[in-house]
Parts: sequence; C-alpha cells; structure tokens
Amino acid sequence: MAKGITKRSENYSQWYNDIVIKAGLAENSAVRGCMVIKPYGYAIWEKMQAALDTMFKETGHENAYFPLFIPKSFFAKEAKHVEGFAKECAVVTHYRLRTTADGKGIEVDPDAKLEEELIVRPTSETIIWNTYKGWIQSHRDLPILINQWANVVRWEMRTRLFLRTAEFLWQEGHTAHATEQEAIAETKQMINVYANFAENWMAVPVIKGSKSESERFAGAIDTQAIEALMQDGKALQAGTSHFLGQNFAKAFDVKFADKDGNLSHVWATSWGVSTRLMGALVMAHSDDNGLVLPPKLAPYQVVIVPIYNNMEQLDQMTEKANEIMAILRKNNISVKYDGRDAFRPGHKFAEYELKGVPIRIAIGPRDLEQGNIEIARRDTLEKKVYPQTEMLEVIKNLLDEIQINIYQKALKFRNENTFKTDSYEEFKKILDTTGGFILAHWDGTTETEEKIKEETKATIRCIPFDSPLEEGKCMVTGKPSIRRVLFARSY
RNA sequence: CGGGGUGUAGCGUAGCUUGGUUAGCGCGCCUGCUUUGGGAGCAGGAGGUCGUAGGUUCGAAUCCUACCACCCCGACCA
Repeated sequence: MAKGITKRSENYSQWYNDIVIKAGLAENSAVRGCMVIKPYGYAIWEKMQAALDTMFKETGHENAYFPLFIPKSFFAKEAKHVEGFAKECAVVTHYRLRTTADGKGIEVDPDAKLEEELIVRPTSETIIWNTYKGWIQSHRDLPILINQWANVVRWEMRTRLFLRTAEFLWQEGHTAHATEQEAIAETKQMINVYANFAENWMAVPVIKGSKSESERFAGAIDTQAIEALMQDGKALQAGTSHFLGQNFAKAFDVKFADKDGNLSHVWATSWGVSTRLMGALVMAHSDDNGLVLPPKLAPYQVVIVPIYNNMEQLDQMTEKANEIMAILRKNNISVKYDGRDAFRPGHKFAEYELKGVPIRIAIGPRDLEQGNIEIARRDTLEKKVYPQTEMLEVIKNLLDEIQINIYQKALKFRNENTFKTDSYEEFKKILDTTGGFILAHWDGTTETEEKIKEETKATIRCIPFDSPLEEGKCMVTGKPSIRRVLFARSY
C-alpha cells in the first residue's frame, strides 16, 4: 500500500530503514557512520528528553555538563574501562591546520601536535570522576546526583540509523554515594525509571534484569538493563543502569570522611539511554504503512486534513479547522493543520500514516453541512464519522486508547514470542524459526555463554529480576542451574 | 582488515559487452489550466564536471591504470 516502503515480511531491516528515511526521522550524513536527525525525528527525541528529564528531576537529580574531550591518561586509570572502549575511540592528536605547499588544500600542521592526545568521550565516567574528586571530601558532600545530556562517539565498524551510530545523543547519569546499599538502590531506582518510561511513554514492554559478566559495562560490578523484543524476534537493549562499586572512586582516588572521621572510597552508579530508543520505538509498533507513534511521544497527536472543491470551500474548512485546533490546544492536545493546496487529500492521508500521527481528522463540505467530522486512528486504521459536538471527548478517549492499545499489542507479541525450553536443539530451532526471547537454564559460566553465542548468535540478554528460583540443568552442559536466564539474538 | 559489489540530474535508473548524432526514462521540482472524500490529469519547462585523476584513440559514460567514496557479507559492537 504505502509507496516505497519495503514490507516487513520481505526484508525487515530494509523496512526499518525505509521508515526512518521516508517518515523523515533521520538520514545518513556525509560523515561515515554519523546521521542527521531531521526535524520530525528530533521532535520525538525532544519529547523523550522532556519526559525523562522530568523523571530524573523528580528522583532528585540535577543536570550538568562535562567536556567532550577526555585526556588519554584518564582512560588508563580504570583498567577494565579502557579495555572495553579502547577499540572504538576517536582521538584528537592536533589542534591546527595549515595550507598545503601547493596552496590548493589544507593539511594537519605537524607542529601543532598535542602534548597529550584527547579522546572524544565514548562515555564520561573518567572525566566526571576526575571532577568529583574535587567535590567530595565529607559525607556531607554526598550523594551527588547528576545527569548530563550529551553526544558521545563510539567508532563502530558497522552502523545503522539510530540503532548504532558513530556519534549519538544520550543522557548519562553519574551518581556518588556514601554507602554500597545506597548506590545499589540508586541503580535499581534508575532501571525502574527507564522501564516506566519505556512502557508508559514509548508503549514498549521491557524485561528488567542483570547482565551476565561478559555483557557487563566495562568497569561495572553489576549492569542492569531493560530488554525489548522487536517485531523480527530480535532483542534490543533499551537502557542500562550500572552499579560501579568503588572501582572509579579507587581509580580516581575519591574518598570521603564519614561521621567518625574514617576515610573510605565513594560508591558509584551510572545509567543511560540514547537515541537508540528511537530505533526501538520505530521497530516496536510500526507497520507496512509506516510509523506508528504512541500519542505521548508524537510531535503532533492530531492532524487535520481539509477536503474541498474550490478555494471558497478551503477557506470554510480552514475556519472550521481553526475552531477545532483552538479547542484541542486548550485541552493540551497538539494538532497540526495541513492546508496545502498542492496535494490532494489521499496523498495527505498516506503521508500522515507514514509519519505515524495517532489521529487524523478530515473535514469536507459534506461534514460541514451535516455537522459531522471524520476521525481516523493510525494504530488500527479505522475511521468513523462523529457529530462535531463529540469531537473533543472522542479524541481524548482515542489518544488514551491508542497509547494502551499499542502497548497491549506489543505485549501480546512479546508474550507469544517468549519461549521456555530445556533442550539446546529446540533452542536452536526457535532461533531459526520464530526468534524471540528464550528462557533457559545456563550453568553460569562465561565459557558456556560464549559457546552458545558462537553456535547460535544468541546471547544472554539478562538474568530477569522476576525469574523465579527453579532447579534445573544447563541446556548445554547439564550442570546445575538455579534459575532461567533470558536469551535472544539481539541488535 | 579479508571477500564481493556499485558510483550517470535531488532520488531511482537505462546506455558500457561491441567507443561514434543532442546521454534516455521514471519519481520529484517549476509554470499554467482542470482537479481535490485514499498517493490527480494534461500541456509546457528547468536541472548532468557520467565518482576523481591520468592514459589509449580522430573520438571515451563506454576501453586501460591508479585513487576516492559508498553498499553488502565477515571480523568488531556498555
């Protein structure tokens, strides 16, 4: 139906790409691996930011900003951390350009070599903990609860719009605490914030859990994650919250004096979500007609398309649309009117379906005459005619209903594609047919996890918090296991 | 970095094997008229360093060499 969008059943990743580009969310830039986020895509990101930022502040955090550049030596201080990021760092080595000898081009001036190279931050733990050292002396200085909205760079070898780009936007929270329990509670609080955001704003159900050792953040004691299931049966890590123990405090020598005057190292957490959430949003709900957006994150929740036979009628529809917009806006419903004369209604209908606008209103001479209005919902593509007097109530209810409906739809899909198995053969079969989440027993060793990854490309997405204790045997080695863990192929 | 592939208008492409008129087509764009309840029709029009540099030739989008860029598969990926 939709022009130029590959069907999901034909080629899922091409479908994803088509939607991102044709809906005007983002496009590839002239810079390898870096994307341009276009206005419509950025508007969604801004909505995400606004909701998250409010949640962070409600949980006591403040925003701050730290440098883009990190001295190379900082990375050397936390051994695991550097090991994890070394292979994907962009490095600044010089600070000046000069005209080439032939006068035609420019080149790096070899005389302008930096004493110490600067790393473009792939994450900010090191620069932040170096800074915290100067801020923390006493237990009275704690906790420090800071969030940063920033861009980071990770030199990935293969990139995909939103899902994995060399530069991406994110937020990173970095907190410092006097006690281990407090830091652990913070880690948990923030993974819950993320899960709440994913489920209630993005309408994407997620599974919360801890990462296995091999999937842990470089430098963390415990990495907690929310994992979502995409329509092709692959998992997407949508957010992480790390309990960092005293690793960074020790690396950067950050100590505080407690009430008794004893010095001890500070306990830390960090947590983040990125523009990857945009990818999750697209893949979770969209269909072969285009994007489907949850009303809470749609740049505009309602679009009005006029239908007319001449300019005089267009003026009448515009007048009516202005009335409707005033009512909706008074009720905090965002609305756009598309009075462009260059396109016919059918064209606009298709365009807004592609862009995922939750509700579309059409008004034409017939409606005006009969005091009606046509309202169409994007999630089910149903349209109905209502008396204009009912418009506000219908739309209010529909927005709520769509938000819930797309969540329920995604939840149903996830439930239908979450499997339990005790057989490695069946495990492989599931991966090669439907895909999805698989709950299975694992002996807890990195070797077995690695073997499974090599043989099936599936990884442990997390050890779910709600996974009950259950005697079992590892599906690969037969060694004892106390609970099932969540496997999937992932993005 | 290994294997494969592609560069022609904003986008998608034909032409290349076998060198030879003015590089063709679709979408999009501009102008006008008719249209407008599910991606409009007609007429006219604009838009090209054929990836870059060199070579062969009377003549190169086409053949040769080098380079560059991008894409796919693999390796890599809190």
